[in-house]
Amino acid sequence: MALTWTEHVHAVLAAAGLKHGGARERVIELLAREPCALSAVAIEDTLREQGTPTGRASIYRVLELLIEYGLVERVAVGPGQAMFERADPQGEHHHHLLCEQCGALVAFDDPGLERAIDSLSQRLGVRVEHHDVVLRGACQRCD
Amino acid sequence: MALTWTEHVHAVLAAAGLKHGGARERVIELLAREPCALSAVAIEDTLREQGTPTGRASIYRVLELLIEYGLVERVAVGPGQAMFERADPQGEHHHHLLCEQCGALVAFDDPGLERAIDSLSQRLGVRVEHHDVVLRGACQRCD
DNA sequence: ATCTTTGCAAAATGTTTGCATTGGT
DNA sequence: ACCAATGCAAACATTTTGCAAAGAT
Repeated sequence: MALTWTEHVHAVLAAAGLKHGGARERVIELLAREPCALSAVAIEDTLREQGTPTGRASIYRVLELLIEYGLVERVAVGPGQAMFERADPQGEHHHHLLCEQCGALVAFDDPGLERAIDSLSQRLGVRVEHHDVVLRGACQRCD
Repeated sequence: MALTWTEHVHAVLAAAGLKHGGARERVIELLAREPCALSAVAIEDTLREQGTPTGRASIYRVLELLIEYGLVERVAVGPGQAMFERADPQGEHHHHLLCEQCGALVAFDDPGLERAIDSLSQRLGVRVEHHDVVLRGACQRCD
């Protein structure tokens, strides 16, 4: 991978002719250094704690924009709590195990799972753009 | 399958020493005849239209109770929109394709996918209780 | 009679929108 | 100068909770 995610994001947004201000930059930077999914509230809190408080609405708008351009993925882990993480430019992605005891979100990837979904989409005759796999159970520490 | 889902639900709740009133019965009946996932609002609307209006809070409480006993599954289709469907007593389950164009929720099952998740959970050394797979894309009609 | 279930209303939570101001180019 | 981006506050949608009344056993 020649480009980092951050560079890729900047390239895409610049190509779209968008200007870029502080809030957007802060959210992008935060997502860039975060390995796994974050909730919007967590993003807001982190930005405030790091001394750059940012409006909630701006955060949601930035996330929506990034999702629209395929730069961020939304992970639905439950009712009323969406989480967000950067999408790899190469299309690689991981999935999540939500530990029902400690609440930890553990990321993993699995080629077998991807293959299963690929052949499944062919069998069904549908075009699958995205897929979310959320496992719920006990993580290694809690089990 | 010797027992219908409805009978199974009644057996489990009776074994738990719970009484059962009208609202609960209505929600159970509705889920029993519904093949796929429904939102809480859809449940409320359907009950009202069929002449048995039922409090929103009761609907949520019934759903929460049924989930707790493993009788119903929650499908997270987005932020702030959960859908609910009955869980098969045998542990069989299906997953969903959410069509991004027409909004249809298409159910499917796939042994290959189940196998992939099984071997994955072994590889990771975690205990997986439930899993949600939500595909997003275009359904056959919209593609 | 007791204890659960129900329904209403209110609150909590998470997300979106309107609008005036700021800021990038 | 123009138009996008931001922040605030308010609107909005969904889900949860408190409490009194009704219902089940």
